[in-house]
Amino acid sequence: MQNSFTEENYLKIIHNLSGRDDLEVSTNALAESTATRAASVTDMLRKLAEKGLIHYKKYQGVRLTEEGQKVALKVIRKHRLWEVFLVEKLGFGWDEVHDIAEELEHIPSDRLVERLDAYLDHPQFDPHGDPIPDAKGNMPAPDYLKLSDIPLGHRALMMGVLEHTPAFLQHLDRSGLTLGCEIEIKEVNEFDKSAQIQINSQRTLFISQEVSRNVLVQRL
Amino acid sequence: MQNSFTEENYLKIIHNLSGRDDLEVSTNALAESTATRAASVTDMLRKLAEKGLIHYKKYQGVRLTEEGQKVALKVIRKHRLWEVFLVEKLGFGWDEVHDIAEELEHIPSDRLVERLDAYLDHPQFDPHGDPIPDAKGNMPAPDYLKLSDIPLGHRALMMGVLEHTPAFLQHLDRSGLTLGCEIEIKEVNEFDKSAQIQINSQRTLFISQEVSRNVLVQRL
DNA sequence: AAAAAAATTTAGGGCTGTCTAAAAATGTAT
DNA sequence: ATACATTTTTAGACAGCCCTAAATTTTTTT
Ligand SMILES: [Mn+2]
Ligand SMILES: [Mn+2]
Ligand SMILES: [Mn+2]
Ligand SMILES: [Mn+2]
Repeated sequence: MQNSFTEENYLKIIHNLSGRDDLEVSTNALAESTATRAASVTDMLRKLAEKGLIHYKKYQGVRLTEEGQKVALKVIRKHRLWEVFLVEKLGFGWDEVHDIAEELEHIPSDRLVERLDAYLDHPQFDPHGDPIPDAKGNMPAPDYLKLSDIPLGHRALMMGVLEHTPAFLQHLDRSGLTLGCEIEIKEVNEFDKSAQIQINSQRTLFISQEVSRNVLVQRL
Repeated sequence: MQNSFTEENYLKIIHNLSGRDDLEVSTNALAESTATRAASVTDMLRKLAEKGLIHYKKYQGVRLTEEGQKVALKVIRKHRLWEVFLVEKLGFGWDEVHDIAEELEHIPSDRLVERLDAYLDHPQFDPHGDPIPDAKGNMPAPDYLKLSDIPLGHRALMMGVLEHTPAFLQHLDRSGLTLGCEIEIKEVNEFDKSAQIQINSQRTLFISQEVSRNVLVQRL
């Protein structure tokens, strides 16, 4: 009674959409995220409920059960560990690894995951700054701020991103914004919230609000 | 028009069964290797023929087309590279890696394969001594002998195995028979072809014909 | 060259995961 | 409260890959 590739994807997506507060996830939201139609989602929800992986009442949205949560966190753990491997060991850019990890996350061996984790020195975060659940399914929930919420004149460390598209990540690369860099807000334009920032007390840079809302930081 | 997981497995198995001489492979042999029934094999053969990956005439057995050969060798390349990774980098035993590689071989990224190959320093052989095709699909066909064909008193280097089951590989481990070891035939019992051999000019060992027929060697 | 045996294909279905179209339930607005 | 809009579920179907049972073709034996 193994979970299929597709079932794992649904569970992972339900986890991501329900957020830290474990909100109900709607059929339409799942249809959007899985790139399928609402009718297909309903079929799958029935099956996942049957297997005890989600709480599902018709027309009421879904939440993961304890068991479903465990499966989702295992998939997320594998995804993020493989991303670390691809970047740290194989030299991929952080903009290239998501789609490959999307496949690798479904390779089933527990022994493989644990050895990979050890080989990578038990990393806490993936290349995008997302936390990696441990083998027991514990995942820290760091409370980062959006760069757009840092007040003028203050400094912060870049810790992650909200947007994971290659286009956005490549844009950050070209701007010199990488995980761990120190950012100081030098100027904010009121009418469009674009900003001038200084990176590592050196180069200064103009960024749009679109960028500053998708960069996660920790105040200094 | 990507090939499915299942299609790739059929192509790889057809390649392995047709051997160096590219012999025709029978429906029953495929049913056996894929652990399915002959009727299911026929369905798949029709589809693979449709896609131009095999030559198939009803009741005549199958052979790979040029295109099918290319796909099969890519899958074999990935399988064997992942096996090297699992043994060399993650510390798995050669008896543990086959099933995991059976999954990893279907991960599709070409860039991933080439980077993995480079990371492993372009290995020529997998942990079982099987040759790894290069990126263009060229695979050397080493002409090893079975240990059972080495005459009394002669020496040989262990280069590979014919049998890949965990049970057999673990038996070799317990016997101290590893790739690269030097073997001298000290004595052969006529009635059951069991033999006494000496490993690396040190320890001597009794082995059954079952073992000596499944160990590949190169004469010294 | 039949007849018998073995191998292979065809017929008819099942299960998974998807779809479109239609029906039902829920939410919103007057 | 009723009508309209939106969301969700049901109905019916299809492609991929598998199955058993029956028919057909090839191979082997007599
Ligand atoms: Mn990712
Ligand atoms: Mn990530
Ligand atoms: Mn193998
Ligand atoms: Mn191997």
